[in-house]
Amino acid sequence: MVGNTRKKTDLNPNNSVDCVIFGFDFEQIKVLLIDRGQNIGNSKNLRALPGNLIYEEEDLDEAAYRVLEELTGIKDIYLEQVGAFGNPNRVNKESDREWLKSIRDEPNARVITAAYYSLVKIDDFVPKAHSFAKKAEWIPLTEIEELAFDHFEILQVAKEKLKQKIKIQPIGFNLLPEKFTLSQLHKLYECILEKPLDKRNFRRKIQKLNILTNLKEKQRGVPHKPSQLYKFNEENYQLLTQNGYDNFGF
Amino acid sequence: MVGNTRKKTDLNPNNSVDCVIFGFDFEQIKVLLIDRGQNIGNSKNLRALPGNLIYEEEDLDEAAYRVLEELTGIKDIYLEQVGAFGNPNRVNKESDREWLKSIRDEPNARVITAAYYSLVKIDDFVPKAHSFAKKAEWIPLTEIEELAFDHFEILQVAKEKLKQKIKIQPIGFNLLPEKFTLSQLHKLYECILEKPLDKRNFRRKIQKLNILTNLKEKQRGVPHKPSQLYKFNEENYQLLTQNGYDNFGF
DNA sequence: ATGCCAAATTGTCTTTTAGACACTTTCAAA
DNA sequence: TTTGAAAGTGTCTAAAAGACAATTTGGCAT
Repeated sequence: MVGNTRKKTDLNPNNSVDCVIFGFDFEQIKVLLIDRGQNIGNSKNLRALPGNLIYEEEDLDEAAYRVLEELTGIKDIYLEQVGAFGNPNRVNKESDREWLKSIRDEPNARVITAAYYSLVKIDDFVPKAHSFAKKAEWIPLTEIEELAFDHFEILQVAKEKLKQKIKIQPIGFNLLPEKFTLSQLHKLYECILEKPLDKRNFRRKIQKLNILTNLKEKQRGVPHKPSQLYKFNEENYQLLTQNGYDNFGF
Repeated sequence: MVGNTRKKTDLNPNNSVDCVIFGFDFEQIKVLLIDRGQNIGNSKNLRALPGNLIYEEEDLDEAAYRVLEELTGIKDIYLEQVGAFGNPNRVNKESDREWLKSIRDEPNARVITAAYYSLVKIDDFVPKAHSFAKKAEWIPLTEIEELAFDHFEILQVAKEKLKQKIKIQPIGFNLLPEKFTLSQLHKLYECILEKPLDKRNFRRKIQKLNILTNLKEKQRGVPHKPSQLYKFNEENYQLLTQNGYDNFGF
């Protein structure tokens, strides 16, 4: 072995994982970002996706779960790979270089990252600061305009992948609580697909799929007609898809 | 910089690209594989995807184009990323370890690979041996059962991505010559989607899309009714999709 | 008790698309 | 001229998508 003296339990200074964590507050899609708490010089304090180096002996998926838990406390969530990002210039902002100097042993190493996106029930997770993430916050997707490194680009790709994925698999339920209303589901699809959907047509289609269980239970305490509550019916979903059905799009 | 003395023009021993190159011979889908020409001990001589380490200062997409050209002579082709593959056990076959010893400076380094798939016009490319690829051959997709490293897994994912992609973008034309017949296009869709498609329904839909130009020219020398030749109409495709149309599925 | 507000809920008609299905045409070669 | 082999073509039915508006129900304010 030439020039590489890493042990299996060492960090791999050249490879990281970064996660786009999507949440939904019944109004809009939000993304969990970390605040690096920089107050150095006049470089911007850009937010970043949670992410970190992987270990020398660690599968990428494992690393994604681990890093997420370390940085945000989130575990047992839906994760999907977005892809590999390795532009050699992905670290070209002054603020990024400064920050790496403060947290990495080899701040100048060229890093290739495997990006993931995940869908979480926003209420299951109250952002807490962990490790080098001084703060973790839910930021509305529509308000994000600039991020550290190439994270904004990763976010765009993740968003697009989510949009495509939801057309062939009903993964949106991962963003909703156990019990939800049809209006909430409707709004969720509108937010992800970024276009308005006719209420009646949406309801007709989703009900026809037969993947929702009506809980015979109503919303309480709302100042208007209370809505029926539903839950996702995993068994019926399996039945539906075992013959190749994959049209969940709108 | 600690523990990393690589220059910018060095190879990055920890990151590679691998390419699944699909071709179509009007009968079936084929994949371009390289033969490592191993005759060592009794380890199997498994074929591999073309791939190699990337340079320290090189974008992943660039690296994919470069490696492909170096190993196979192919350039200017359609490339799409499949994802990052980094199972620490991806090199666990004896034959793979032996081979790496013969071509790499750091044969034991843990390597994470960015996989790509590409679509090429099979006749534009006559396989030649380049570099460490002793032979390069087109192998029918259906006959591939085992590959070096984790390349079989990569192939499966690539195949699935292609299947999904062709439903929302007519990338299949990259697999056909400039001039082609509707029957050839029909067969291509059947091969990629792995299911039979009704001839009349297929023709009706593809013609309605209006992305084919009838060349007013017929096949010659075939022992049966000669077919009309068509070419892909890029301009009409742009017009069609600029309003968000993405239903190219069957 | 009454009225009001806000969101939930529901159905029909039209257009488009998907799916099933079989015979005729055209060329080359025997 | 016959034959083989693939090209080419149309109709009917069923399902899905898309457009569209009135009624219901609870909480809350008066």
